[in-house]
Amino acid sequence: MNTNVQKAFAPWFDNLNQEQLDKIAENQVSLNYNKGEILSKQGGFASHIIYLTEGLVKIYKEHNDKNLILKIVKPGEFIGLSSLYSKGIFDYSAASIDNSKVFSINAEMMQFLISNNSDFAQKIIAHLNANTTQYFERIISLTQKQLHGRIADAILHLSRVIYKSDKFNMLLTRRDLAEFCGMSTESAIRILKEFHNDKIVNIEGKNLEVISYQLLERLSEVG
Amino acid sequence: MNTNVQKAFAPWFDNLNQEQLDKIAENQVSLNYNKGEILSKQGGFASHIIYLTEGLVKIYKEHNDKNLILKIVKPGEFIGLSSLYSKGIFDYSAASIDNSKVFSINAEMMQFLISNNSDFAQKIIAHLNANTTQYFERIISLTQKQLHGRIADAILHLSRVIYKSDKFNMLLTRRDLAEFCGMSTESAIRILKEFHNDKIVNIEGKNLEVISYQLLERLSEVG
DNA sequence: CGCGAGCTTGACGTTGTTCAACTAGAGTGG
DNA sequence: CCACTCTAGTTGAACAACGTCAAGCTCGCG
Repeated sequence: MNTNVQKAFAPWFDNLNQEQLDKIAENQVSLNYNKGEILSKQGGFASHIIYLTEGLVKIYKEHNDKNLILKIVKPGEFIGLSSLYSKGIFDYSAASIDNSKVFSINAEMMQFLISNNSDFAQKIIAHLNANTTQYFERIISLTQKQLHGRIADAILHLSRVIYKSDKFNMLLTRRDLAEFCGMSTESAIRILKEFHNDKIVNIEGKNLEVISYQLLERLSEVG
Repeated sequence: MNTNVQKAFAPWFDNLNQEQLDKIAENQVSLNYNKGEILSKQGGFASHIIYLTEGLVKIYKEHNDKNLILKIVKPGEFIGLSSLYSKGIFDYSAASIDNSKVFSINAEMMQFLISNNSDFAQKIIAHLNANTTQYFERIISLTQKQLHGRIADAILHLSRVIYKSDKFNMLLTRRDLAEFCGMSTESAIRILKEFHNDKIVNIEGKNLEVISYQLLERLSEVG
């Protein structure tokens, strides 16, 4: 197993023995995706689990020509874990929103690790549960809040979870942002402009700077 | 371990050895809840995992005086699994919508089983993933469909997944149904009445009979 | 230079919520 | 036994929130 792989997986695989590490090395492929390229398609075979090491990926559901972005995946996270032990079909699509590097691991390999290494299994469960908690928050945001609250949630998430900075290039198009917030592109644009005019954030193209976290949080709360 | 417990858990625990079974018996309590009683409260300590053996339970998020029912749990399912390996706080509430019987199991006990029995761990992962897939469907229903589609989804779910019959007493109040569909009580009532008038379902109080699955599916698809 | 994709804006219509009022049944206490 | 109250269910009308449509704009790329 080469050092890159070892480094990337470190937090996940530091309890594996040599036999297990060797087995991974044999069942893993490293891939690059350009911005805009599709990693996996809703309905396709989920024969592999993807581990993101660089870049940014959106996971989205396609429904009647409209997409909803379920999650934005950053390096260090898996894509397709939720298809493990299921019917083996992806129930969402994944596309790169920045040049990305991934390791693609055989699904059976993951199952092998889970059944042979209980530490690993526990980490996977913890990871799945953290995801679920995140999805619950998103369900609330998307169903109980109005446009302003949803955009505020999205900006807070991008700033705190994804880019970890108050100033960032969000990479997402307005349409992506709209699909992340479950609204029309036009609405997303309008709210973004309002936030800019009200000096809650500073926006220039895709560059975004948060001016007042306090106001964003307030908007997030009142819905 | 008494036979009731053994029978109830059978599909989950059939791979456990005697030591493990004994340990469960020591760390498990059987409880009854009346219709309307609360099993666990959002924000409370998630020290126990609940296994439902009889009745029906709603899992819901409270947000600014409004509730959203995330899931309706039927016998044979766990409540609170998603709090395992997390910060130990329930991120949702659970309330009985019919007289219910449960086994309450220590969370550490579950972790013990997961780390000592890989079959069990794999079943848990499979269960969590099945849940996640279900949540994705719900996110789409709640965010991409209009009122009619959402009510249609709810009725189809109740009929096929929960009660497994075309004729059932849904137990849910109109308000519950509305909270399950993320809409106002008034809207739920109006759509229900429309469906009744259009002979898609037959409704008398809480008794519901599906007349045309075809129409319901059509409504579900067009949104 | 022209073309398409992303972005922006305003006008308009629809969907769904809110509010207010009214009904019926179930429980409670005088 | 009869007010009284509480909750669930129901209905209509007014209103607000959002999506849709149409038009125009800019910028990068072939």
